[in-house]
Amino acid sequence: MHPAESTTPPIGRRQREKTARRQEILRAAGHVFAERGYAEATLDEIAGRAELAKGTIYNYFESKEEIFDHVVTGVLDDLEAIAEKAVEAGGSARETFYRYAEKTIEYYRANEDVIGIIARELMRFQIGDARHSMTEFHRRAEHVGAILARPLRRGLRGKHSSRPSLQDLAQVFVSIVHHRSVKRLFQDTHDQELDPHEEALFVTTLFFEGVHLQ
Amino acid sequence: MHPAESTTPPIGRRQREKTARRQEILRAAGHVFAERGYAEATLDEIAGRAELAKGTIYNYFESKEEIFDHVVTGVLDDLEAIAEKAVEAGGSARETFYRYAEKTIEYYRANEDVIGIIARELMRFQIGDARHSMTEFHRRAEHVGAILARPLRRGLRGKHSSRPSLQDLAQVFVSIVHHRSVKRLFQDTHDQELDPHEEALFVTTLFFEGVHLQ
Amino acid sequence: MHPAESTTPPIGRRQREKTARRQEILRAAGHVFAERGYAEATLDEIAGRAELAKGTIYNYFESKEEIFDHVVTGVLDDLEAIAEKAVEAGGSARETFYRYAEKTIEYYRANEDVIGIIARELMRFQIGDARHSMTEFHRRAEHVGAILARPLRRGLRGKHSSRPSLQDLAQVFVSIVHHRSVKRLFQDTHDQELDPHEEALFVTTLFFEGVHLQ
Amino acid sequence: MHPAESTTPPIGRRQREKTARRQEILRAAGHVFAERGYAEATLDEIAGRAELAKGTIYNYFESKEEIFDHVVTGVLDDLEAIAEKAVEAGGSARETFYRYAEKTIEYYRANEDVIGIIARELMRFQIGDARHSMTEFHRRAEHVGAILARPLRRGLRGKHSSRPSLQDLAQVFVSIVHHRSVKRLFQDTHDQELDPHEEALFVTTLFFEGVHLQ
DNA sequence: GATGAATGAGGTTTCATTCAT
DNA sequence: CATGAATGAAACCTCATTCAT
Repeated sequence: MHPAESTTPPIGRRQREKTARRQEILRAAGHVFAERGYAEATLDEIAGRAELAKGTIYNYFESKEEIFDHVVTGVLDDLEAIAEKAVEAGGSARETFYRYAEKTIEYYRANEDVIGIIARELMRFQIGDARHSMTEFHRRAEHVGAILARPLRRGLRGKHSSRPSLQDLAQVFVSIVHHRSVKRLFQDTHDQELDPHEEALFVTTLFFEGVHLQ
Repeated sequence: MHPAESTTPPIGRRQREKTARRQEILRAAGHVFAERGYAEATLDEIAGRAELAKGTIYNYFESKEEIFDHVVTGVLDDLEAIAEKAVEAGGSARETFYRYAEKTIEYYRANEDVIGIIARELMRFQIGDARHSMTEFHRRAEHVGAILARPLRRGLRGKHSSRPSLQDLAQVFVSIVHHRSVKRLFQDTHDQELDPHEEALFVTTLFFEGVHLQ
Repeated sequence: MHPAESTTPPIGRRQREKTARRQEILRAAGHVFAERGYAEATLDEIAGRAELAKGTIYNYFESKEEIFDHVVTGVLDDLEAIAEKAVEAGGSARETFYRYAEKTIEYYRANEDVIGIIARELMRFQIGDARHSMTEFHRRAEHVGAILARPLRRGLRGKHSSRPSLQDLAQVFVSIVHHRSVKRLFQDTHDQELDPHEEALFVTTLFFEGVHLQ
Repeated sequence: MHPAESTTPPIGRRQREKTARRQEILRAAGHVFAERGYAEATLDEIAGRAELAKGTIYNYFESKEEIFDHVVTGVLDDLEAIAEKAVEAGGSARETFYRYAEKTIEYYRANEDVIGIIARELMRFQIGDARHSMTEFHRRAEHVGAILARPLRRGLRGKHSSRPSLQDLAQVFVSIVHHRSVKRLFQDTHDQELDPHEEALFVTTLFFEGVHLQ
């Protein structure tokens, strides 16, 4: 065995441990941000939940804000990935949208705490005068809209003019899914809620057929 | 000049001035909350914008939180009133929803700064552990949904089961209007946007007819 | 009737009204200082209890501190007067001390709230670095001691050297009376307490005879 | 130097340093409270005297009030301990009381600044409406009285009825010692004062024999 | 003289960030 | 790298005092 190896472990391990620690911190931060909100969240509590000393966190992140950004970015990445996958799976626009809706609803339910951050915090976050993350969030939402606009383009006909654009249309769908998913977070009883399949069916049907008044 | 007037000001002048000052503070606070967010907003800046000393504000409100509550409540009251009026004006559900959408969009555009608070802050606000205002906001949103559900009830037929309820359906409409209105706040160019009439027509058509894929 | 009199009332009335208002303020302040302590007492509460506007108080006193001084001075004047009267009434030192004790105890009981100020506040009061009122209080306490020392001088014999002085001795007596009187303020039950006569007898006997151990 | 010592400090060093720092803060706070009084004392000054940043103090104590409580409790503990020791040493009641007086007087002289707090502040302290510390102080004073009542019980005969109780009697003694000790704090010249032995003799003689008028 | 709104200095407390060990 | 004590800027809020009406 190379002596150097015993004192300097393979590059990979250091890196792996570092990454694991970062994930641990982000996980803890996700909980606390969701519970307290960005402003009320303290590094003390995050450190406590991550079972680390407060100072240690600064070996992995530059600031509270960077941690928040990473947490949020993680969620946005996931959501974007869900959209991408739904589109790549092919099928009609309606099938694609259904798939997107179902997977997104499931993701929201499986990650309630972190989603709470999106619902409550993100739309607000800004440092100083810059609409910093707000803009970032908007860019991401637009991106998801753009992804979902692709299948629409193929299927859509007729009267819908170019304004609002197909992307706008897709974004409305995204916002409906978001609305329906976040709604439950603030209801006392989750009893009566639909399961992801029914819920996805509902929003897809509504989006493609409207409310069908006589 | 009537001498009596100089020494004995008209009854209620004190009261009127007090009210005016309160409004002035709320107006200033609205700006600052919208710009900075609740947590980053400082009483110093609110006082500065209201051209008052910091202490003076405490002659009119008990705390920063109370100011925030008043600002938000004012907006929510307005929005509820718009829904009520749209329903009271009668006509078909579709006409009612169009009216609601148009008026709401106009209100959002006329009150961009205060609306920013609703968009960014309200969904986040919590005191201690309680989801305080969040719940209050939810209650209000549900109320608007309930108001708009009334005309739906008359016109709706057929396949829509009782779940999701008509109120849920109406709330989806509210959320779409909200989404479309808030979206512009985070776009650099407002050039391409529709006017309130077109926008209201778009959302109403979408809601009642769907996207009309072949 | 002299016209001047109707617009300019007799000097005395203005003066009398002014004095009455001052007394009213001092009375209200006495309550509040006793209840809250000097630091916690607010002019708002004093004004409220005096049924005056806060600003009005400044027509009668220069500052919160001046009000406090007047309240305290009033009590100290009373206590000094009781000592003076007890001495002037003549009789043996023991008789004089008994009279002083009885009257003082009665005064304490009749003016519990204001006495509370003496008990709690006075020994503490100071502005900035100066031991301001503390010194004043001390001067006053010494004065009462001096007054009571006079009858002692006549009756005392023998072993008591000039140090501690007779005045010191008298002050011990004053402090015992004070101690016994203030003690009740912090006891839940006033049931078992002696009446002023018995109490005065107790402290006088103790002071002149000691505890009489075998 | 032992290398181990430089990298692994002896177990408990952290703890010892923490305790030392707390003591340092309490010492500084004692000075400031004694000089300024509770209300006028500022954390800025306490921090300054402790040569710490203001925020650091909050790593050791929760609030200004907690600091105050600790300072006061320390003194009261000491005073109680003196009484206990004096009683435990045995001997006649008079001997016990003499010992208690002498030790207490010495303690007062050695701790003038902290004692100033007792003299000025404690009798006043209250939080909100509750007579908080006042009651605590009273309880403590009664406890000292109870301790000193024990030797009295053995030695006392005759005319002293059960009211006032022996404990009341002992408390009078405590109050005399207190009075005599505090008195000097407000005198300009300490020249003429008795030394602890003489002073203790004086108060003990006075308490047990009275002033011996003919 | 009476009023009460306005003022602003100053107090306690929090907490992100730094840094010596 | 980990630790957690130290830092200090900044926040909210209070209240004695002033002053225009």
